Amino acid sequence: MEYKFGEIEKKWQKYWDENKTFKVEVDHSKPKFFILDMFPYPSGSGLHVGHPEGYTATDIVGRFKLMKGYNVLHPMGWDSFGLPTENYAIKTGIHPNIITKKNIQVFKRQLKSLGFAYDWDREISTSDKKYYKWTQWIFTKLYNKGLAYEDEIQVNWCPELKIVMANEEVVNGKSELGGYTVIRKPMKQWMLKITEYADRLLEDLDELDWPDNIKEMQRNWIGKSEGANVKFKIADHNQTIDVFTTRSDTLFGATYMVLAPEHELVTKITTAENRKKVNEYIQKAAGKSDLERTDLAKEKTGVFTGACAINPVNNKKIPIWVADYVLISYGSGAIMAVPAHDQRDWEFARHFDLPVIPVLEGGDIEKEAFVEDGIHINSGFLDGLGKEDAVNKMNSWLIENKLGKKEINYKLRDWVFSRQRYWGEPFPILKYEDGTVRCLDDDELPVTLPEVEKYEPSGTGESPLANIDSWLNVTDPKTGKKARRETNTMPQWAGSCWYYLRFCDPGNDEKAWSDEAEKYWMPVDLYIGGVEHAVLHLLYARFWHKVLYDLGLVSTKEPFKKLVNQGLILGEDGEKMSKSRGNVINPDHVVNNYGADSLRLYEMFMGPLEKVKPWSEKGVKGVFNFLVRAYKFFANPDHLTKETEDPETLKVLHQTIRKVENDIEGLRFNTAISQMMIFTNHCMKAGTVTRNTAEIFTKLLSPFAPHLAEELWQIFGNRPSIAYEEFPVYNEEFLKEDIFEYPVSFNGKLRFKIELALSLEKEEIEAAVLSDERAVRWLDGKKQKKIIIVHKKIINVVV
RNA sequence: GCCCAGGUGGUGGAAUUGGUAGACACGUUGGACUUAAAAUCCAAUGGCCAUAAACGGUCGUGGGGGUUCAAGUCCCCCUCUGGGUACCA
Repeated sequence: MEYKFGEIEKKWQKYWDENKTFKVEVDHSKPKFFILDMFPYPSGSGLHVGHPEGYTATDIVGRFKLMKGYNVLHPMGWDSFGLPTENYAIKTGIHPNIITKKNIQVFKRQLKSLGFAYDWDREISTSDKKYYKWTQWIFTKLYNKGLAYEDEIQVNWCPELKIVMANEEVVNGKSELGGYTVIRKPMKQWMLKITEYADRLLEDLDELDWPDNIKEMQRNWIGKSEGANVKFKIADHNQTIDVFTTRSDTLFGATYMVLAPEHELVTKITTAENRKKVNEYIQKAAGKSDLERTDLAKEKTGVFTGACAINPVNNKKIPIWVADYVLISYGSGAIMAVPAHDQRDWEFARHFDLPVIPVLEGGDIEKEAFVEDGIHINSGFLDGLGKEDAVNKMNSWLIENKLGKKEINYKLRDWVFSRQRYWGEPFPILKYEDGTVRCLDDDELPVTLPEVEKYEPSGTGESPLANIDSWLNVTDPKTGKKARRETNTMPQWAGSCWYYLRFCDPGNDEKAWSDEAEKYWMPVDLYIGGVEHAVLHLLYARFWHKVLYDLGLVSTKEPFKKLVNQGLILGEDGEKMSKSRGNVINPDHVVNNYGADSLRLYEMFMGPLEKVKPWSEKGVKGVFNFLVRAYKFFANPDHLTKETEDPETLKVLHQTIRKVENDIEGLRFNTAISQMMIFTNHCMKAGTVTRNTAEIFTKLLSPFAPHLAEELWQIFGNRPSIAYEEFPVYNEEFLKEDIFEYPVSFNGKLRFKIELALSLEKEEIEAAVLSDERAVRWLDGKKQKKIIIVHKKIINVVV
């Protein structure tokens, strides 16, 4: 009766494959459940044990929902465009397509070896032209809606990778991938107007069943702030400077102004004697990496322009400075500085000896800026007011005097949507010689990637596509004009922005998805993935989804109803798994030694799904032992000879049904497994159980360890697949208890336990407890003040 | 700096609304089986004190205070760890 997991697992994987056990179609007679994993990037190193954590969780929920009568959509695919593949292609000269196909093969074999209940007929790959045709199609929708535009912008140029990166891909002045230095350089880029959706992306977060911290991160990223736009006249010029401020109430305390070095007015207003200094400063700022510019600890720098502005509230002249602590990309790129009540301005004023005028009472402005609420002083018509009232009054005053208006600003910026790379979706864009642009029509899609010899970027900043004349230069059949194709490609986020929609209807050649499939399957009921995508992927996908919603192409405002982030799995040494540390665990190794069911079970048993937790091979052995014991016990007919089940076993069984069901619903897989262990231990002690008991237990186990469950199910003489069986229902009858062992404590300290009938009245319990000889001892002649009796919980005697 | 999460035995972790802290598992120790080992099975296993043994006592959920009959759980202060973020006006 050996547990031959290797044979068992291969046998059932083959069975599921051949019988298409998990094939799924739209079926209006059943409620649907759409479960989604963040699909993997098929890297060259294959799966690591972090991947199956989320996948196992979704698989358990999927199999459970199936047994609960749902029509479950649980697909898998590949986020297969991406930089590492292209870099590998550059190094080896092998076509990224070939590399990708190979990597996918490895990933697929590995995933299949884990027994996930995917409908493999729905497999998609973002680098497949059948898929990216529709990514391009969505781009045309964005373009035609006016949400895509080209702009000459300061971009993050990485000389090493020869690519432009979005701000969010640059970490501390280095590229997120590879850690190369990034500098700023102006370049024409495709942009998506995600800012137009900022408010809705913010508001609709409220209705999502997402972890609060993720919602908070998105809120912070969008960074909505309400304030006022104030116009400052420039002395001896007829121009004005607009500033954005959330603290218009401190206007009387504005003692200078600051423009970002890139601000267009800087060169216009700088006086002759300051020109040299200012130009030098601008040059220096441009040469600085983001790392240097955003280093909070550094001393503030800046130069005086020689020009002055007029503070509109008191007509005082205040100097205008240039400093790189003001960012051109936020607000208007200019600020009014209130050093008494803003720490950054305070530091700057201190350094350059500029006046600091307090306009709110409180704090000690000799030491630091006072940023809290207080009563206004030195503020004319605001004197005596608190912050909120003063802001309102000032804003009304500004509007009345046509000196400003209310304004809302966002940290969120438009999305830089082009990459100078080969391995991405080409844009469906033609550029004519006269500089005009045409976005292709549906019937002209897809624009496929041409074959190239070399994958290196052109070096001028353009992608390798710029070198392929035959692809690049075309005569547009629709207009007859000569045209050049757009040589940029889309970023990796593009494909993953809508893959969940394609999963609803992956084989559709006519449309990206049918209305019927979309209406039936959407939204995604449960989305599990890593927290690293908390902001970008999830925000971009929500943005696209809202655009599609506005176009009537999808029926839900939000794509992902419930989101859960699985925690990282660390190496045995408690460090992040990495090749360099040599602590990477390959799932193949675990499958070979202990089997897929053990791997699945262990990943779930380690601890709460959301938590970061270290790997332990000993732990794998622990759950492996459990499976061996379960197999040896239940597969042996000698143990299933009981005719009528013991009440005690029935009780544990039904407790187990209840706990496993509740825990799966709550994604608490670790405690569900421990309950199944308790049950198995109980059965082994009992010696024999009924076949019915064994079958019920096997069904409970089946979402977790599906291969073993199928095997047992067959051994019991049933027809496969157990995946189609109904999930057991617990019966309250068997859970009833009539006696309870009450812990009795004196002044909150547990002293002894006493078995009492649950039917007893409080007075009877009290009498029983007090007459117990142990109680007499603990009372020690003293009189009890009162007795607290909590039904089925505890008895506490207060002495 | 700010925001978020967290700190429970030797280890991973349990503890549903405040109600028996340490479920389950790993590890360790002892025993059975074996020529022996592995595997398996059985038993013990938070610290300290006490005891021939049993019954026990006492401390204990990062630290300190508080609320409560009762606190891992609620409140206040401190501390440490992990993650995120970066001059956003």
